[in-house]
Amino acid sequence: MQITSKFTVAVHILTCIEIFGNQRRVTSDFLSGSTGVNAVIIRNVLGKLREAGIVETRQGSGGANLARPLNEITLYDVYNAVDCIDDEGLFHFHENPNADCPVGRNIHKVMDGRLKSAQQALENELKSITLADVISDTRKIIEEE
Amino acid sequence: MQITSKFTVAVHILTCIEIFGNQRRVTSDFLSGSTGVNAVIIRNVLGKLREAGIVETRQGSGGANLARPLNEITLYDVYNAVDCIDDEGLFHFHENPNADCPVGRNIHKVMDGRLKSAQQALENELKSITLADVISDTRKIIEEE
DNA sequence: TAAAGTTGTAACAATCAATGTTTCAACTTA
DNA sequence: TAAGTTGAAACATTGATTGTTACAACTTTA
Repeated sequence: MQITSKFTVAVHILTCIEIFGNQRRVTSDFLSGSTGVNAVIIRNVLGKLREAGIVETRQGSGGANLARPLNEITLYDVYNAVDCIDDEGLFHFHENPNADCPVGRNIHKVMDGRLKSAQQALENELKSITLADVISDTRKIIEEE
Repeated sequence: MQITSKFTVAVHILTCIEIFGNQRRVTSDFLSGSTGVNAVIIRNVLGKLREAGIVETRQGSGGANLARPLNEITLYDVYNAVDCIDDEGLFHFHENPNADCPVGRNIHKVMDGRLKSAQQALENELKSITLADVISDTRKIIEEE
């Protein structure tokens, strides 16, 4: 199993908006070209980012821009915006443990907190990284090319 | 997306083996009853745990037992044994970023390390928890019932 | 006002992973 | 030899992911 590529696509999109936004209109078609991902998927991802207050888009005239400063957008914000993980949590628990068994009726009590801790460790790491970090590295690499 | 329930099933199985192993033979049929999961799936999971050196099983006579001490089996060992995450890693990267675009040809360099860090944060948390912890809690709860 | 380009969204298709099911050979013990 | 079990293959079902087609609504410009 893997976390949906909408996450890396979203980071790619946001990087493009920052890097190219001052030179050209960044449309879903342009982003489709840069990511290699279907333009409709791009528009879906942009829609999620817009709902989360991360980007602004313009119907008709086209193009997207960031809605807040780079250092105020964490990878967790992006991960959250594109619904990488559903409400059930990162770990899929088997759904019918047997309540007649001492282990079956208690396994949730024993495991739920620990599974949540593990998920939070992942998410805390994502919270510690901002788009400013990602784009600063990107600019450095591009300049060195 | 969610991590396969084979992980929580495996923890459930191992808990049953420890809790019931001294009173009765713990067969795939018994484990199917306790977990609510198909006995063939149980046998698949037991097979993975056996390959990883976590349990021993007996063909013919039936039953499974732990192959090493509880405090030497971490949740990470279990997670790893049942192949929760494939070789590509936890995050699915979009597969065709455009090498003709400065962002497209560098996005992997910028993101791969950070994605790996996030995955490792999750895995480190799982490494910090052993089956001894899980089963100690389980026994406590059962006694209090 | 008409044309061109774009977003937003719905509906559907294709592919793949997760889980369940059936079946049976090989094995162990009684 | 009979009964119960594991190991494993083959297949079915379901749901999620990604891609595709289509089109109404919108904005800008000519």
